[in-house]
Amino acid sequence: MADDDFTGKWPEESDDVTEMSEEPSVSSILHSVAIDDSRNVNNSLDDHADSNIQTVTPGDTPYTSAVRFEQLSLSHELLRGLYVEMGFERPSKIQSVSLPMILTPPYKNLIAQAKNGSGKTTCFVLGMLSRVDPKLDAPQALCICPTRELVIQNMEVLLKMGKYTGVTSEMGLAVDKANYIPVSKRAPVTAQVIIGTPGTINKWIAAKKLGTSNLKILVFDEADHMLAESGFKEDSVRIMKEIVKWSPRCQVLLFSATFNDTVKAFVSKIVKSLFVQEYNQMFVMKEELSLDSVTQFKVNLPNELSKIMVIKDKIMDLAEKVGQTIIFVRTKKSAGMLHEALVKYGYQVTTIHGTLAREDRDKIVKEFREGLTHVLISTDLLARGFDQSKVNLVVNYDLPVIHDNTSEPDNEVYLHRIGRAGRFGRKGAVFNLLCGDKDNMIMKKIETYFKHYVTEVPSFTSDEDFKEALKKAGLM
DNA sequence: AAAAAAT
Repeated sequence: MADDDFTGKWPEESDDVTEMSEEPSVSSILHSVAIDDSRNVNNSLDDHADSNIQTVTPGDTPYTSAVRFEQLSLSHELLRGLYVEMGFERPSKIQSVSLPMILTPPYKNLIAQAKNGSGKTTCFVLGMLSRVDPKLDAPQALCICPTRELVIQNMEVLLKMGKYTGVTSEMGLAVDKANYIPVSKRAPVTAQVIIGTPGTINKWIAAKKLGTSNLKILVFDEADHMLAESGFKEDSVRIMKEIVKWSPRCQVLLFSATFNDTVKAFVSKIVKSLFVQEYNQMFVMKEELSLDSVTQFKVNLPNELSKIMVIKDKIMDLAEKVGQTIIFVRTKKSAGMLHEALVKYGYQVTTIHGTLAREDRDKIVKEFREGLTHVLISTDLLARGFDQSKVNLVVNYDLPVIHDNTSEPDNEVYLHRIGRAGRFGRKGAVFNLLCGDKDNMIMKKIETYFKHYVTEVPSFTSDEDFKEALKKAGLM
């Protein structure tokens, strides 16, 4: 990493910045975040992951970035969790900026963007744990996530970090048929932290099983998706309205790696209109969102069939040598087809998508996490947030496109997918399989959007070319 | 198109 990544370089005050702050500009303070350049910190979070973070804070609450966790007045038990269980030594850059904003009264809301693999989860989990009153046996912190897999993953982080705190927690997930009990029969939730999917959380609230009057902090993980995507949006807004009714001062945290300008404006408006508290913002320019540690490639192919051939003849062998691989496909159907084809050729792959039984989904993820499987085919179910450090190869079997206009790329999903590789600054590679002019056009648009050129693998039939690519990515 | 939810 070049040194100037650490200088807190301040981008020109762009339209982006002023557009975002809907507060009168006089009261908006634009902070450049200058962090003490402690290069020799052995933090498991990589400090170069968020080089330029811009923050907008309305009003006059001053925030000083935290260089050490001790500055955040955390409980001894929580500090122990951070040091002993998580292995942290000092706050990563995103933590040092966001944690003071989260933990300083009057507990303003926060819209926070940070790169993939930079440790957003640890930020909001720490926020939830530190704001819970251990003496009160009632729901005080609630976290909403788009998928079952993300709920489970976030809960694992919470349990680890909160190991010594005695804070109680529960997952709000649909249970499989075998263990089904009607909501009305279920006992009221007394756990202090709840992490769940929107459907189940709404159901619990509607059935008066989840009280919202003691909630101090509400987190939306993958917030751009949760608040802007139809289906999720309605559920999320319903949850917020219910909470604001009983806890109008509840702090709202919105976290994601992506907030495009439209969504950013929309999301700010919702938070502003529903909650009394002002909000702080933290964001990264889109040109800076591509991870330096992940090298992207494109492979041009003559027809759809050759995609399977490339996976079979090139990717599968290389994947085995390199680490773990996720192959993203657009539909469940093509997931199944690719799966069948590879199995027929004698390869070991597993496939995950939303229509599988919940227990199967859990099992497939578990096996992948344990390293029992090396190649996982997935729909966009796992595009966001899935954190498996051994994944260093991502294949876009299909490019991510907008659903009602398939000639337009879904830039956000693209970024999330490639972010499954290169967790916390690790090296990674991405192969985009392109077939025809349309794919090339979409790829070009993605490159333009992020202002990031993607190298072409010269020949899809050449073993050497693929090896060369992985060498270039630092994987061989 | 995919995701979440349960009937």
